[in-house]
Amino acid sequence: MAEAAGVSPATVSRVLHGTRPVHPDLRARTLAAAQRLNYRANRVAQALRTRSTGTVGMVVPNVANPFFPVVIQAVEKELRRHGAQLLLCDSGDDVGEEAELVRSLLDHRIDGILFSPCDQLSSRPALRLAAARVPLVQIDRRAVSDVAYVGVDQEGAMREVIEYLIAQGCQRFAYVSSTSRASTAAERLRAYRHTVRGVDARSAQRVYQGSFSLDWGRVAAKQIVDEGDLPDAIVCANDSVALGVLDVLRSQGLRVPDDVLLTGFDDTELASIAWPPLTSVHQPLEMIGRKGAELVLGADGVVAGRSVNLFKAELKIRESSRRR
Amino acid sequence: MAEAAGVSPATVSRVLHGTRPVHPDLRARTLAAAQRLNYRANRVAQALRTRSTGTVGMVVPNVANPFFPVVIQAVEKELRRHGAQLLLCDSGDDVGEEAELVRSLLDHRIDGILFSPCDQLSSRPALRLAAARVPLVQIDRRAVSDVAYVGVDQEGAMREVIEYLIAQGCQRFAYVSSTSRASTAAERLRAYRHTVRGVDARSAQRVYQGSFSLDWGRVAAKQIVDEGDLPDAIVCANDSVALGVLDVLRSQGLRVPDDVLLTGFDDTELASIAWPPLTSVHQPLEMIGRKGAELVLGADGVVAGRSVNLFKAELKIRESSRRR
DNA sequence: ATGAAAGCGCTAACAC
DNA sequence: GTGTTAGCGCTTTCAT
Repeated sequence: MAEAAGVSPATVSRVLHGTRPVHPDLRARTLAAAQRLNYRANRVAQALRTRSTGTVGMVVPNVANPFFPVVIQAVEKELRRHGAQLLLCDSGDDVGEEAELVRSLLDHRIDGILFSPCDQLSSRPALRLAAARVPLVQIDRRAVSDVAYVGVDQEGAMREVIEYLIAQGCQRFAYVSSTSRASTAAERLRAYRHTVRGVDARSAQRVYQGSFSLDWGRVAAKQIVDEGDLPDAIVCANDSVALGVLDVLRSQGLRVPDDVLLTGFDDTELASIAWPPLTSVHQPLEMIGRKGAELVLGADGVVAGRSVNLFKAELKIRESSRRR
Repeated sequence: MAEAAGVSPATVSRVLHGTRPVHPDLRARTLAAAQRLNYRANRVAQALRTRSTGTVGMVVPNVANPFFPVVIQAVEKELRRHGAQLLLCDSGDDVGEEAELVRSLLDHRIDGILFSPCDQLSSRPALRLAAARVPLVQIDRRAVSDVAYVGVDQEGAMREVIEYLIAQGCQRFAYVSSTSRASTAAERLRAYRHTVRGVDARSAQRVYQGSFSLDWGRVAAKQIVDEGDLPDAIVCANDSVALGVLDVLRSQGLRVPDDVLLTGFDDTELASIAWPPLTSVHQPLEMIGRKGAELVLGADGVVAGRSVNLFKAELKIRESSRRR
């Protein structure tokens, strides 16, 4: 390429990057040659030299969780706006895999990492390792407090759910969640317990923990029904669980919201499609993704470290929790 | 690293890769040093030298379409099994963006591309460009016939849907789809027309094309209802559309399946959650993703070019299409 | 079996 | 302004 244009490789680089002024003639000659040869710089070589690959890694616990694709989409879009590519990894909610993935990403010399740690405790070593080497932003879930984070205020959102239900006249609650050690699960549970305690101490203990799945929702619902002590409202830690619960309630002849109110969390597409439509907590997913990408690239002038970006979640009230 | 072990860099490389026999002593010394220094090879430098980055690009039209996350997950898993990383790109169903993404991936010297072309015609140039440089596998959607493909037999699946509905006694149909120029949309439509023609020529023309969204399903359903000529079955090109249709039918006091049968396509989580549960076409997403990854890596010994891998889709019959 | 040396394709000093 | 040169961190001849 350099010789095709009859100039030095250095000049080619300068022309293509505008790093330094170049004589118009040489410039033109270079550009012409680039055009003619359909020249495209080898980013691998660039990366080796400049120590910047133009790639950002992202580690999420489960790509198939409808929550993440939207965030991923926003991340990828924002990264591309800055000329960066997304290296996506799914940890399968496994701390070991997760650590492995982080190491692999570091080997690839990614310019930064968006990390959604699957365990608020055990994910720490991997998180520390990565944060020590590249800009890192925790997204949705978090494991340490002195590294940038972006997500919604989980506790605030769950508190809002309960307060709304109380305002609807509910006094006795049950909470269906997962045993997941993700920060989000922990925060939602804490808020549930804390808020519910004010109106009924026993409800604060009525917690069913399994997994974030339809099936667990079904199992938990059966258990609740079998106990023969239906609460006024069943609060779920996410939409899948809530829909599993709904399925069983329906097949047991119990009506939502007539016999029991029901709420989910995340406001995935499932929530609006369900019948009756499910009251849920809507998160600004695009905003979360975009902000995460911005932070990790240091694009907004703020260094990623330390900053905490809490967005407001919005309680989306639908039929499943409307007293009639 | 080389000097830390007191050996030549060449030896280090040979030990770490087992490329050639190395004296046990040196081997041990090298390994010890690697351990001690926590040495991890720089993949960028490796890539520059070996011309293989250990990354594979994937271009999909819309990450948020619930169809893709599962495929992506399977792809990523299989890639990792082979030590490769996934560079994920969302074309947003835009041919221009798509071409840009492909160029960018090539710049990054990915080892292969998994490509879901958004337009069976206009996506060709980008596809050709990429296929000329790296192993390429078309996934789910396709644009050319002489490059590897993996997906389900769309026409066969849609034919099965119609034949099943005919067996249920349906004679008059309407088809709700998208104007998308994706191969999948085209193939499903063709199969609809072809199969339906046998029982009612007019139904073959009764096609409503908008977008693959809930909203379009709603709009189309209103149109169908307003025409005051309800068919026996409304066949939808995907689940979202079908659920939009369902929503409107319900609010208009029409009952599924009592007044009209309804089918979707893709069997996303939405289908089983809907009320009534939606009959849909289930695709082996994990298998598609896994096979795509295998092919693009040349992992199964088969070169990617030319081979066509059609999987069988399975008609999932649920309440929305059961005559009672 | 091992080391020296070249070189992957680029950019950044450094000279002119 | 421009070219020459060194070197990013590896792997791979090529000698030995």
